[in-house]
Amino acid sequence: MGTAGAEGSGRRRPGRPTRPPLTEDAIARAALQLIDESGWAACTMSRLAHRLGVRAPSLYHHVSGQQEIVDLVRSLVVSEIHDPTLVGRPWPEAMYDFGVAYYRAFTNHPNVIQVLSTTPVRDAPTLQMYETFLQTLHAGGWEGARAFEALLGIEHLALGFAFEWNAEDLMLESAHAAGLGAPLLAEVTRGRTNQSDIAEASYLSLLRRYIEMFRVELSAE
Amino acid sequence: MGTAGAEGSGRRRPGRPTRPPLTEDAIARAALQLIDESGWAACTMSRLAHRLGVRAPSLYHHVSGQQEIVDLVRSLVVSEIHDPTLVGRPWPEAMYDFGVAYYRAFTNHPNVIQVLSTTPVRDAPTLQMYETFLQTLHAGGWEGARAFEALLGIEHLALGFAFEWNAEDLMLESAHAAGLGAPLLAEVTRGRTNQSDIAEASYLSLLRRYIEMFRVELSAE
DNA sequence: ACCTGAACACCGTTCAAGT
DNA sequence: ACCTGAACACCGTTCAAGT
Repeated sequence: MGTAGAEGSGRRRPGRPTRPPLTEDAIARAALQLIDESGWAACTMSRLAHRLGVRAPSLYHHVSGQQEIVDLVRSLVVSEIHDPTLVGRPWPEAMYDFGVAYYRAFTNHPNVIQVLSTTPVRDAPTLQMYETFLQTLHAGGWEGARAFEALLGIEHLALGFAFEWNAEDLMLESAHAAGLGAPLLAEVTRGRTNQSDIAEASYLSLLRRYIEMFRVELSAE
Repeated sequence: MGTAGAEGSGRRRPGRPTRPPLTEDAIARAALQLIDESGWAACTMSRLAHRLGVRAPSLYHHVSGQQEIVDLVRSLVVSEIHDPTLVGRPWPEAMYDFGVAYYRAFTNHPNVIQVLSTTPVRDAPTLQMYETFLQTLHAGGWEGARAFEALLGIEHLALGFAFEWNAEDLMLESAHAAGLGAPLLAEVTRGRTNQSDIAEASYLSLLRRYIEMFRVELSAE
């Protein structure tokens, strides 16, 4: 897998271990990894720097600040979604595949949802992904504003259910603590083990209906 | 009305103006107001205290910390949604009304979405609202886990579109900045004025289809 | 060119002290 | 009982030094 150990230096050097060079990309990957492991709140500049074998101020030689780190992380996640070959395929098919890829990327990285879903999009790769999606729908005869609306709808659905996919511990204790006051809620949350499967099934089903809804509307015009 | 000063203080008292007493409820309302005006990031303990005519540490005599303030704000917003008369009404109707009320509450307070959607539910009023919803579906013949899933789905949809309802400025500049690289995106974001209406129409339409989907599934069993 | 310690203005929270 | 200043451990960010 990673290039970390392989890169032409199998032999151990004397002296302190050389740390991998600090680059924008290395920072982005470390940030995503840190968020994946410990959540967004744990991704502070100093902790991120420490993980890279460096002090916090050093990061500012490679990125402009925390905001840019968010942009870089978004680009990284989007790279797992973006598929330029979408253009030219039938739009319902393309829309479904996009929706699934989007959902999968965020179930792979559930902890980034908190940051990315509440932060403006500013990075080129994400804007490019949007453009590709709009091109696909444009080729399918969609009007611009409507296509954009469909895009945002899919994003919200995917993010919501991907969040839920992982949200197991969000309200379980409180529901139990609520005890007598909310017996149905307490019972339901007690036995919830594989909500991941349910969330995924719900999402995929809803996505199909969402697409179907647009197909009907489009053909009615 | 009545005599010169109802509540005994129509007359101006000498000395510094008496500030309203500091209570849990006053703190909660001030916090919601502050978030509505300036966003969650602006709702720091010291700014909140300042608005209440007091210093930050004073707040800790009435609330346990920022986490409890979030709980109180959630309870406040939920009080605009919760309708105990839901139980006993036909579930599709009740579900639709719940979905609309939920959406409206968060378009009324778009800035709280960022906090509330990424924070565990711990307050009794919200748990009670969930319980009422589950009771309604239970009376309609729903199985517990499925009902919970439907509830979460509606929440995600409503939150997503309510966020979008207000997200006007989220990616507009960047889309323009993207310029030549993303012409379709740039064009679409240029003319978007009343996205509120579009978002609401999309949401309501999707909500209806969501309910219809469950009705079909339920009657097929 | 790039890393660093020290500094700055801010957080949330605690606590002994005042009244 | 309730408000306060001072303090603590943390933020993100800047910058003059160092090499």
